[in-house]
Amino acid sequence: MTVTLADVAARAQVSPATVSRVLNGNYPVAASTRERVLRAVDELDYVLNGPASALAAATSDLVGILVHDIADPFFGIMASAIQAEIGGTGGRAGGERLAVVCNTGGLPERELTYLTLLQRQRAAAVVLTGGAVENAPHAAAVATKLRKLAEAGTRVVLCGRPPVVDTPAIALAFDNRGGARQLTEHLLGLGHRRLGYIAGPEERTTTRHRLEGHRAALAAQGIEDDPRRTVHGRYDRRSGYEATLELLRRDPSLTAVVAANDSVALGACAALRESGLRVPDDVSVAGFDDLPFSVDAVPSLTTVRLPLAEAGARAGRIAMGREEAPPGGMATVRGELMVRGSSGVPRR
Amino acid sequence: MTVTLADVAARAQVSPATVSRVLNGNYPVAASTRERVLRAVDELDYVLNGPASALAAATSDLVGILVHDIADPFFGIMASAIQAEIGGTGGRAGGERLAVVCNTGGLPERELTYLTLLQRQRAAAVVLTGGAVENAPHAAAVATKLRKLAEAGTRVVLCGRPPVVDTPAIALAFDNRGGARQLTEHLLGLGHRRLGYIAGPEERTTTRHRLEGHRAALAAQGIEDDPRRTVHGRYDRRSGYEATLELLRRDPSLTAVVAANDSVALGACAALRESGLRVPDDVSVAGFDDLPFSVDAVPSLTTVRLPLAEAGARAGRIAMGREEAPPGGMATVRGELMVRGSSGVPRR
DNA sequence: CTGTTAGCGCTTTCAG
DNA sequence: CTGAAAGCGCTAACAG
Repeated sequence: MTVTLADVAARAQVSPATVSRVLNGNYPVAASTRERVLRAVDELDYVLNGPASALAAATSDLVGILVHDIADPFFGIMASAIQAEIGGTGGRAGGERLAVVCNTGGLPERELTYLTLLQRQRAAAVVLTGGAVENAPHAAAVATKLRKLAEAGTRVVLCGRPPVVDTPAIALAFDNRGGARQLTEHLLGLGHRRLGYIAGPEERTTTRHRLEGHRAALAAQGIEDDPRRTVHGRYDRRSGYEATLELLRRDPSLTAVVAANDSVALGACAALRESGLRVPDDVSVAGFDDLPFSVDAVPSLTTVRLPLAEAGARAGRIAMGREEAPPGGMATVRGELMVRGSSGVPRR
Repeated sequence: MTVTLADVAARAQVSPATVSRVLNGNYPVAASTRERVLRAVDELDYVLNGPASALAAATSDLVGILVHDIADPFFGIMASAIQAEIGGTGGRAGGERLAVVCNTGGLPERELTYLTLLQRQRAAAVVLTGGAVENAPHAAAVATKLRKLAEAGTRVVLCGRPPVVDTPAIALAFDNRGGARQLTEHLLGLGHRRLGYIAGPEERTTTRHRLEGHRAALAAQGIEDDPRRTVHGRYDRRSGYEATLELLRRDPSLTAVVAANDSVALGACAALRESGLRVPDDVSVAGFDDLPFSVDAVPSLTTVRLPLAEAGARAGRIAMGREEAPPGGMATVRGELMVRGSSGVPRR
């Protein structure tokens, strides 16, 4: 019924082994033979059987990409960049490798489940994007899983995620702490002294690092860290909206709001506007990530640009073994402060 | 070296077949036996070999999702919804199915390549999202490919894409024409008579349908369709920015700009603003899709909301055979006009 | 409810 | 440079 490699071999009058060799192009084959085989493939409209091939070769053309939420451009941009690099030449059987995108929702169990599923598929590589959940048992479970994947020959790369100790995983970590610190320093430099901070979910490395950077900047100025000026939420607009209302309730004299990311910052802007406050005249707002829409906000958002596409591309190349891993198995990717319209000197 | 199903069988003192049965849960097995097997799986830390399983069963747990650009929330939202539906219960070997997201960049060749790759993987289903390229040879090639996939047992679903004739593909098409017409009617109702239109790339169904809807509304009002009022571009912000400048150059007296989608509309707003024109006081702007950021723009965008997540979820369910296909193998998904701040009565 | 028996379609030594 | 042969690890009849 379905055409197999043996059919192609018969038609081209060669052995199955030879067909396999021309298809994989990883072995010398006479040009004339190759041509004959290729013609047979064409005439028969043959399509290689991926699972069979993966079984025999003990590795597949699949690359797993774990993201918290693919609908969020933060992850979409990285996924897109990774995907662009893993395709193309190289790889077995005709080049292209397929990206398996897994939405974990940031949930530990789902992360582990997907990792197991990818292990089951004998994925050629796995790239984990975004911050990690900070929870000892889970972190240990992930580390164990990554180790097993690596043992089975799967390359493991972390993109925008801190290194995992005792693991062969290559890490490209974002300098969230440094970026956040710079951002808050910018606001302090403008003269702000009463700043609210909308943090991401607790128990997440990204959340913690950004918050630490913010506090470090405050501390350097000798500003006391009032816990009432920090609110935790999710990494979305809605959360920013609600958190801002709460911060305003706690202290109506705030002159700046620093958000966990750009989406949150947009929510903050909306809440301020609806509270009758102007941005930045009454209250300055700052985001993080510099997603594409941030420059279009009115006023445009002051934020920290993270080179998501570049980092993703690099992660993809490393995952494919097309770029050397950084020394020590880890590299820090810095952000860049983007000063724009949403931040200004405090009123009075 | 690696643990196989046979090892588990030996340890649990049952046959390999029995182990397979408890793992797939698709066959009656005595509770005590199942427990013994599960314990062995656990003790041995066994992970099923996906390729081997797919080879033997002649079907895999992979579901392909073709998108133009995963970094674009329009596709990210659909992909996310599809993915949420294909996971979970059902499926062979423990439930979860994996989403293989393929970025086609809207390029015909890549679309075909990915379809072949998915065919190679014996994907359980394939969902094609977004508009199709209108090009006879390519359309025919895609139709042929879809037919072959279906013959091989792969379920094919189109989400936000018009039906493909002579194909078993189930289609969930967006009513782009109707939505665009409503949108332009809204503007005409406000009194606008000189409207510019920024269309998407040529040779795309989405582009054509939206443009047709726009023109139908114009025609119904007896407004002549001046070709100089239409500019083609890409579906991104940059394109909207440039196209708006061009439209303004051609006719500085425009009172409204209708954009191919929200991103383009945002670019249009930026161009107008920089040209010293206020939105909507001087020029009204309208988008399409109602992506999450659109409500946050200032002014918020008048647009047509497409139920992307709902459509994606439905497509995912149909792809999994968990929801009946619509009668005739196709359904039209309507958009909803969202009148917001970016549209108003024309000046004077 | 469980075991036996064939493969699924390909890759890869090992010879030649 | 090419062929022969031995599996890769699992599933699915078919018996029992």
